[in-house]
Amino acid sequence: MAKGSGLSIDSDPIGFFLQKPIVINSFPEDNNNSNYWKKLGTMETTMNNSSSSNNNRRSTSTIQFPVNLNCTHDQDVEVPSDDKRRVMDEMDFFAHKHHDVKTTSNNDEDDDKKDSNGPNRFEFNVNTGLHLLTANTSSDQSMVDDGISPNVEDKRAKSELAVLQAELERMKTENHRLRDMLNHVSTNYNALQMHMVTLMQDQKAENGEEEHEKILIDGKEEDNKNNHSGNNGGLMVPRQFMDLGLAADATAVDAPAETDEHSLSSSEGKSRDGSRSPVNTVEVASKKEFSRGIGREDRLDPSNKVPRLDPSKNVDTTTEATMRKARVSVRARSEAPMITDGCQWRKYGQKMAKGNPCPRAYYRCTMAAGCPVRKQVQRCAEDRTILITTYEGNHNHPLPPAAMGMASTTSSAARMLLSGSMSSADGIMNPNFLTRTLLPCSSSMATISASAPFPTVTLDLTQNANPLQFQRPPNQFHVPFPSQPQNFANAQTALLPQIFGQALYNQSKFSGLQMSQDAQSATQLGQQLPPPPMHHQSQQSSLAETVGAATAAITADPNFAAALAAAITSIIGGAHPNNITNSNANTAATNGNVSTSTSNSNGTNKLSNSSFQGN
DNA sequence: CGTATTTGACCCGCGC
DNA sequence: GCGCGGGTCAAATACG
Repeated sequence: MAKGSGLSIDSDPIGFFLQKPIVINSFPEDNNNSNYWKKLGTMETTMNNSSSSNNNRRSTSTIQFPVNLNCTHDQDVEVPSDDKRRVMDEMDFFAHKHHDVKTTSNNDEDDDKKDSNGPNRFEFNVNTGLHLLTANTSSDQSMVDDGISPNVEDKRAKSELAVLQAELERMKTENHRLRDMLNHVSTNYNALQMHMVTLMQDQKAENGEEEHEKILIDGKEEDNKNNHSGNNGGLMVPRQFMDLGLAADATAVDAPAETDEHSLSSSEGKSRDGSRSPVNTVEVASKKEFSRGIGREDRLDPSNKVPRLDPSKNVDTTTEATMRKARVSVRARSEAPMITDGCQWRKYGQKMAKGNPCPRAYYRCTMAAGCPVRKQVQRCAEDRTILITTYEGNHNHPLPPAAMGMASTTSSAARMLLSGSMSSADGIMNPNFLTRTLLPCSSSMATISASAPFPTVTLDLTQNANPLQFQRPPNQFHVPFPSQPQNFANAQTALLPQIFGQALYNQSKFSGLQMSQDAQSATQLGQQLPPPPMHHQSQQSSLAETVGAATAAITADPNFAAALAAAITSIIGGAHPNNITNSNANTAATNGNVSTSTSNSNGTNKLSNSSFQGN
């Protein structure tokens, strides 16, 4: 951890930095940013109960914030050695750069002295912290002899400690508050999405009767046959299928394992009729694969021959038929074998796919027994730095906030896909429309595949035109976290879903509400999501603010923070955020990195890495 | 020793 | 009917 942190480990004569997780303070200018960091780190810790190796790796790469709030009053009290270490870390947390900001009240002169004293400020601070901590204890100071005058430094360090500890207390409170806020936002988000689905269903009930019946005619025989159910004779006889709905939405409530197994089976296999429109493909695929799935289920577990329908679920059958085939593919640059999206996955297979020398790995969600969600991970044949992750299915269990982002993304994308296909007269989505409205910031970020076996939304996070500049040039990742590529992947796929999810969600709303509604609606949607403040949010916060918090966490540069916030807000609000530039990102990198500010040329890497790696 | 991963076998749908 | 390719299973293996 300390290794490569850029912190001056050499100045740590007793090796404390090597014994405790180091605190990385990337926000020399904004205390609230540190709060966000801490908050996110805590959230990660809370959620990271994964036992999978991947998540274990993620865990090891988690930015830890060993804030020792118990040390608040200890600067004048003898403290155990462990507490000393924590204090050391805390000192380190704010030592770099931050120093002259944090301790301006009593340190201007000291800073001048230090600047003229040979050792760089950082090293000086580190040593000072060590020295003073030892001095503050009742034990003698001999264990660390850095040649600094104990009296002056002692006083100064006490002041520093007082400031820092007060700040830590405040951060703790803020952390709790933000965490609660995040949970609240997540809950509201899910509720809103469910509401949106309901609206879409109502809309389609009015407009889609013909299509609906057509699909029923096409698929009802086999569907009914395979459902082993007499309950699905009507339009409102949904099944717990493998749609891409929200993880925690209501469709999962009554999803027992058997149902989920069915659902997953229904999504297996493929339709090779790529020439057909998505809707038609769905029809065919639904029938065939549903049949196949049932067959496999029956073979594997005869007990599954129970009705797979939940009459209580008032989901449009057409929607189900489409969404259960929908897939969301995420393209992201990552050197890690798999992106971390907050869920726990277990690999259950690997195959060589035709036309790609890279094997395709198959994972299933293991966060809950019987969760039908699958994902495929495969490197792009053309550019093996690109990792293509394809999600399908609907979680049947609550998800941690970390996983909510991706789930929301896939859900929203799938629903958007559905909405587009459903509202299209000819059943063929207009990619231009979708990409334009889905992510107005970049037409290259989201594409709809009409030729794929399944309706697929592809979110391309690899494009240079990416408004958030998440592309990661290799070898520019100097933040000293272990498993850097993994971190990058984690961050990249953790942060973006929050953004995309909201954007897609809004888009879904647009589609569900029919785009005939004037642009004012879209504007209002955007206005529902106030620009993410960089400091204290109101309780009216939305996901945009969550993103804003993340934004704040990833950069200390106020300019970049503002720009990024504006961009995110624009994305959510449907505006055109073109104000995010690479230079901004780099600015953030330069200003935000504790240790490698001069060498780090890409802020987005560190940005995504450090801020959301835990997600 | 329990859990996760690997990997060959198998199933299924599709095209010829 | 056969072969191909995608997808999954499950025994074997690796790992902590």
